[in-house]
Amino acid sequence: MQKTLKIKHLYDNNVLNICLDTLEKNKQALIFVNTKNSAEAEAERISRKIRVNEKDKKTLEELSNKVLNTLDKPTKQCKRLALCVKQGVAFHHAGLHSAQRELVEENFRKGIIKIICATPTLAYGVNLPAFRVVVRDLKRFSAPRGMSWIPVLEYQQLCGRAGRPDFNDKYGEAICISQTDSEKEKIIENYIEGETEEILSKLAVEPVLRAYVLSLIATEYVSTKNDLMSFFKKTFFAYQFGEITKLEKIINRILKALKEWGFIIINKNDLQATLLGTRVSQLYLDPYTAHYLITCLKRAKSKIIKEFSFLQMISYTIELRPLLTVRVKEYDNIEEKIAEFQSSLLSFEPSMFDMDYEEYLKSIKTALFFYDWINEKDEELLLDQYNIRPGETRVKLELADWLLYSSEEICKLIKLHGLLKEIQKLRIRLRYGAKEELLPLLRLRTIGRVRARKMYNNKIKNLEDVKKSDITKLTQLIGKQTALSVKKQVGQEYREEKVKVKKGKREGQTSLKKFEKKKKK
DNA sequence: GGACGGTGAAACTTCAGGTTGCCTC
DNA sequence: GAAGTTTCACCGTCC
Repeated sequence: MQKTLKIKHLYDNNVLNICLDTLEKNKQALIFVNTKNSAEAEAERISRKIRVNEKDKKTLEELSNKVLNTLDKPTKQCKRLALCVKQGVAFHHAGLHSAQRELVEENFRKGIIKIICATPTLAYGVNLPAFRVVVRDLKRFSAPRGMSWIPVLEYQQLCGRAGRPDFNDKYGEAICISQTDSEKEKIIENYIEGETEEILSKLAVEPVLRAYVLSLIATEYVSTKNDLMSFFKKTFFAYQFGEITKLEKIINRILKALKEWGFIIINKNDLQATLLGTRVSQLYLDPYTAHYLITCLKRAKSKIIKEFSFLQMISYTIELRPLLTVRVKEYDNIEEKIAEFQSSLLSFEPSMFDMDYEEYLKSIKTALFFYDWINEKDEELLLDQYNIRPGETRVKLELADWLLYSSEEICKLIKLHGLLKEIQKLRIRLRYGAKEELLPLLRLRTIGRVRARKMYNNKIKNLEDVKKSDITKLTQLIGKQTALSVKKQVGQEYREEKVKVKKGKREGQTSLKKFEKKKKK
């Protein structure tokens, strides 16, 4: 149902006007925008114009401090979010640290945070309704075509967040922002009165189809080519695809590749997965990626293996895309790095004129990011140098771990046991973001990169040192409970009451004041 | 005269999200 | 294609 609302035109920014109107009504709003940067910038703009009422001030200030200090050292992003939260506004996207994301969601539900500017994450992952939903951007950048309209289905998903029945909202309001009159007409026609588009089968993407074919064979769900074809004929994909002969051609091409890569054996009409093929399928790897990893790992013999070898190897897979982008300024630096690591790189360098060269440079940069992470560079530096936010770091690290685990499993099957130790070490270092020297300490429960580093710098470098160390000193470094637990793990039990706690200086938390100066009027 | 800060226009960058594996306790 | 960020010249203020 369309409706006319009267909203005071206080500023040139309509989103801001709507927000102020919403607050006047004592309600909450979600603003959907198309990029992470926009979410942050819009939240900042709104927060500058909001007056917080006295009774919320203290709560918001406390919350703001919590947000600021979720990481060891606040990044630019933390500071930005903290400043917004102080005014009851927040931004929300996948780059946020999970703890901060939870804080934002929880406090919006409680009604403490009034406005959230978000990317579509919020509409999909979590159930966080609001009285008003403002869809600021209905266009989004997509690779080859530039800006294009988002699907109607997505628009409905966004607007579906409007209205909180549990808060006795009898209705919700969803508002789209248009720049021009013609855009307004288009929005009404396409989205408000338009129909949702057809749902497309995901099988249509070749890597998915490839993985699917292998898994059907590996699980012995099909054992002949005829089985395979009759299976696909029954799928939604085939129904959409229409022509069966064309589909058959694609599947034949996939079978041929799988055979060449040693993942299946084709005997006349019979299909059977090899041991390697079965494992690849279990690991959920795209067979193409698996083949690429095998080729790289086999080359390892003739190379000088370093951490960077494996990091670059996994960075050049489809699974890790999108990779970090290389700026014009960085070209020289990245090419220097290629030269520096030349004798260690496991993947083939494409020619400079190859379409893939750009992607190759990106893989080097992504590998450098991982490399900095395992050398204990903090989130702030990663954000500055690689433009990668804490939340995104986590996603990339998880993917990297999965690919390295898969490489490990492949090494076992193709008898490259010599590489296992290096990969396993690397996985631990990636998980913690720590240098090799901390590995012995990281084996202890409740010890991560921060505590391990503290201990190491105080000459407690391995389990033997932990045994020898004085419990009082250890307590001062990592706290009483942790110290006791660590001692217990190396076989020394202490009675809790016997441990003295010296009152040392607690490391101060960062305050917002310093950053507030920067805040514009 | 120089350090500093604010301002605004031009130049330059960048562009949503997230599922899979297996546990060492 | 467009929003956001960075950069840089310019100007005023203060010491």
